Amino acid sequence: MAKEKKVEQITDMEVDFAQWFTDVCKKAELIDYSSIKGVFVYRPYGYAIWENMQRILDAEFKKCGVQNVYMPLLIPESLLQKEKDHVEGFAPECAWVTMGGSEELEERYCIRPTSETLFCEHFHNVIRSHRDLPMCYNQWCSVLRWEKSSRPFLRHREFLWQEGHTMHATAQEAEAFTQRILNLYADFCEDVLAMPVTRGRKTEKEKFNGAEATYAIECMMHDRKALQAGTSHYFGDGFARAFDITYANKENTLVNPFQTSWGVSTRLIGGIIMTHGDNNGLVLPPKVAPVQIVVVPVAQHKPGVIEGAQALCDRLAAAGYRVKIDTSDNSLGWKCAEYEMKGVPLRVEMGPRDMENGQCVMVRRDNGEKTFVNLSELEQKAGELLDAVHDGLFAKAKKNLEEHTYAATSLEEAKALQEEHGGFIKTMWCGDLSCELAMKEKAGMSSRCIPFKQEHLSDTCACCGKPADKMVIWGVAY
RNA sequence: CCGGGUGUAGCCCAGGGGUAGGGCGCUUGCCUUGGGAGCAAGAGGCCGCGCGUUCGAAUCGCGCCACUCGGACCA
Repeated sequence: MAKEKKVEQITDMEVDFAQWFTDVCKKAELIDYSSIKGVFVYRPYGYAIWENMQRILDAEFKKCGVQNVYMPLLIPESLLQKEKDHVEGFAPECAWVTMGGSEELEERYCIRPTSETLFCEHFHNVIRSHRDLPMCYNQWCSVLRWEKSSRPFLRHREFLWQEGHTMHATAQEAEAFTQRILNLYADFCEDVLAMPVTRGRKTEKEKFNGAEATYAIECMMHDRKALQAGTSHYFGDGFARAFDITYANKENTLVNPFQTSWGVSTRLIGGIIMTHGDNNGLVLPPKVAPVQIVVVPVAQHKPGVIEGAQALCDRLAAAGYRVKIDTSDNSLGWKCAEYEMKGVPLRVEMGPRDMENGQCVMVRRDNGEKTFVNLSELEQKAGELLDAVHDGLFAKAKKNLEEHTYAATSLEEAKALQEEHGGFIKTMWCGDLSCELAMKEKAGMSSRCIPFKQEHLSDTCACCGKPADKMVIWGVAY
């Protein structure tokens, strides 16, 4: 079937990818701009995607023994300053509250850019015994970072996220928990969002301020730029020492616990858009789509059609699908284009001919494939096709990732590959910061991660030629 | 934060010191429905905000704000 352009309002991604992205965010009614730069309104359709992510992730966190809490919005400056690396990292983008009513405050309060310090203060107060550990908390909230440039979903000044903070008796347990969460994130991206990820460790330069180790999942967008989709940090006992968090172990000695923190944000929605979207608009992975199936009556003025379509809708809803029916006066073409633009994974058409034949037509959003479905197997086929859409999206994204990951043995080669193809360039690296800076300076790429799945590409660092045993993935990042 | 572009109806845009324009959308009615139909009537505006210049500013000047593209920064 010919794939002609149906929605003129959306710029083709080949013409201008950034404009395409903005068009999709606005036309699919995910987001609206507010009067403050970088601060966005999440519209119902966009927020519903986040709610679905929250529901699924929250259940997974709880399987790991995590409890939800809610911390204050404001951080006193003195509290923020207790961990030196941490404050250095965040101070440049903090927003401050300096007035209470008409009175100047004695101490200014930072609006949380992240809540490590608040959690640490609380952990200091409540952790007493080894019996209190592990203590695994999470909060769903928004944070504020005064970014200089902003884009919907990808970089907000205020954004929604979850931040998990856990305390453990041993370094091994904390380190294992850090990786467990990273894998949870990776599985979520792949199995729920149909976004293939690369798992790895961040370099010293790229790791979280105050962490001993930062692990991340990196995704490749349609324009072959990299998106950091989630991070999980191992803190050792650094914060515990800085905040004097201690507990009495079994030998009745006061010792510091070991800590983790981890988060994903509404940036994942940006990832979905740029991983699965096409020139007709958004394409949503079925497991988080606010509407999984839209029922469209065809020639709905003819007797019985609306009733027939409504019956389909009712059956699908009863089977547990998120389904909606559109009986508005808009033309069939309008409805098809509208739900394509909004990324609804499956469209079910019901018209007079279908009524006669005891069937309906199911159309996949990812590839436009139409299937005639006998009404006796409606629910089953809907499920199969939604699964097929998920698998189709994942396969397409995986292909993009694999086809645009290249190996290089020199900086020049890496630069040439990036300029010609974009994507991920993997090279060996000696571990020196100067080489990382050189790659940024000369090839415009930052290190994305040191993948867990290492390969031996050569014996020497692509930048300086010294012996190297680590493989790094480089890319242009959002 | 630096450089380029843009702000006029919900959206896209024309105009250019003297009564505010078009297309799409919206409302109402008729008609129509297997890929954004058609006809008719209607509603909708401090021309981004502020300060200047002027008899008079949407239009000229200055400042600010926002959006956008590129760069720097990005926990």
